[in-house]
Amino acid sequence: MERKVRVRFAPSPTGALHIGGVRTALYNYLFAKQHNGEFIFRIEDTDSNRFVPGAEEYILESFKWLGIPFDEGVSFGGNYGPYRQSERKEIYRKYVDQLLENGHAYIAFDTPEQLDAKRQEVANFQYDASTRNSMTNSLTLSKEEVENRIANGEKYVVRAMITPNQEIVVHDIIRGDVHVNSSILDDKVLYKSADNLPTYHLANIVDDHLMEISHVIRGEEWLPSAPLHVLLYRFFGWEDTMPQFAHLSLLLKPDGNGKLSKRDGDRLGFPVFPLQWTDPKTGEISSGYRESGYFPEAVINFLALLGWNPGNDQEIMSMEEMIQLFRLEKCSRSGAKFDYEKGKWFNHIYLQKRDNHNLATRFMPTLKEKGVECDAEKLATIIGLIKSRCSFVSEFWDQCYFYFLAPESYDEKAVQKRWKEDTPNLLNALVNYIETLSDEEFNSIEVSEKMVISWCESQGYNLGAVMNPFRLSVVGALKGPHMFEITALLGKEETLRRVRKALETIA
RNA sequence: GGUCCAUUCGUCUAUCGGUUAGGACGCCAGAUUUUCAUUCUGGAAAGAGGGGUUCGAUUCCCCUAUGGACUACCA
Repeated sequence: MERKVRVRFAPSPTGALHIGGVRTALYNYLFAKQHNGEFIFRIEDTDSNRFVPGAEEYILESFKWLGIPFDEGVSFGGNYGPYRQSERKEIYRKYVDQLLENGHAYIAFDTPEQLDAKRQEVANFQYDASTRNSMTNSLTLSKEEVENRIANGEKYVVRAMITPNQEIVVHDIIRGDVHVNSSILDDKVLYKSADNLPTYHLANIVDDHLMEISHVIRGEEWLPSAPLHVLLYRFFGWEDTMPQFAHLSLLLKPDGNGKLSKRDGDRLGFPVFPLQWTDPKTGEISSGYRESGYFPEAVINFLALLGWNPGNDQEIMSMEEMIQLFRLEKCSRSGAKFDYEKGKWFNHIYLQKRDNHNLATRFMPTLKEKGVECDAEKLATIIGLIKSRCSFVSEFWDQCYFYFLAPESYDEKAVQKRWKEDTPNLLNALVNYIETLSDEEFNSIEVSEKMVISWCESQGYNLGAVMNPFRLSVVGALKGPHMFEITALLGKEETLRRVRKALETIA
């Protein structure tokens, strides 16, 4: 019988959501939806010291923007709650006691200071079968002594008791079987004295079991501790329902080596967070994809292909398509360098797909800022003419300002190149000809283009000698869409005004 | 140091023993265009090294090298 697919994304609320975390969540989501499963949002806040206010809300808002909905979890509800680990204290205590009772864990009194000292003293010290008998714990102390110490309020941790020299196999969907000898594992702390909370390892296994998680899809950084997790399932007797593991390769720095960090974004000038984030402690602001003008679907598409591909050449995919095509087996085993340039390209593609009216709405604030009035319909038309040359809405203004503002100056190099001795004569002739056109003729792109060009030919004028200075006069530079796509929208009066002004200014 | 994971164009990647090693981003060139872009066409660009296995290895195995992750009372 196939088990119901239930996967989770379980971040720690220690700050903004890293883009690598977004990818992990995305893969979980794609996998869940493909299998008609459930996607659960759990908060792993068992480290009270690292808690950052606002982080949870930030993460939630990020997924909302990205268009990745959860079925269950913190703020979504569900039958397996609470979904915040800090609210599950009692649950963990019970399972820790179970481990203690059946001898898979023991109590240790060694303080962090003592352990530090030990590590100074012994190179590569590891708390394990080879050393636990020389430490202060329930294995070396008498039962009474242990009870006394606890009664006296002495702090203690609970450690897993790892039997050495056992072969542990982690079945990984992406990597195959990973074999590890248990001797290299240490007696990991499962329950902390500092805040009376379990560590990640314990909480993770208990929650995944209780929440009936079927697949654990997480970052590669967890692979080394996966053998411990397998052992814990065994200790609890839950091996038959143990989730299947899939460890995802990491997102790497674009240049050099190492995994992608927030610093790389600052250094190279690109966001590593979905949304802008303000560190509540330092007030430091980190840019976000949303604020940088990215479309969520572009970010998703880009991220999806960093470490996965459908096995063919298809690159542009909707969420629906990705849900159909996604395969954990097709995830790459090696890390992917973060190629920001390609991210821009994805945004370019999705910008082209966007409806012009939608883009107009996004562009309106910029227009207001520039003090320009324009109705939405006309703006959408203009955007339709210029968007092919843009990757971001923020690039619109530079490509279309001349539809609203007459040039104040003229590109010098262009003047030098295109403004010849007889240019004033040609432009004056053009002005005179345009005067003879009706508004109706002029405002039609096709008609005005046809008429002006044939006029040029009939006069024996070189087209370039007329059109280039014409453009220079109207735009202020040699750039922009087709000339008549500009002038038709500007209208005859404004066009002529600009040409006359150029004639005065340049000549 | 130890353990584990990885290694195809600059980058993301395809290839499930036999291919002129394919695509995309970026780059370069040409075409189109009255301009700049867009677009189109073309180009340069890769199997880390060494051993095996095999009629034949990018593909399977081993070693080396390189890179990465982990090695906390953090996740």
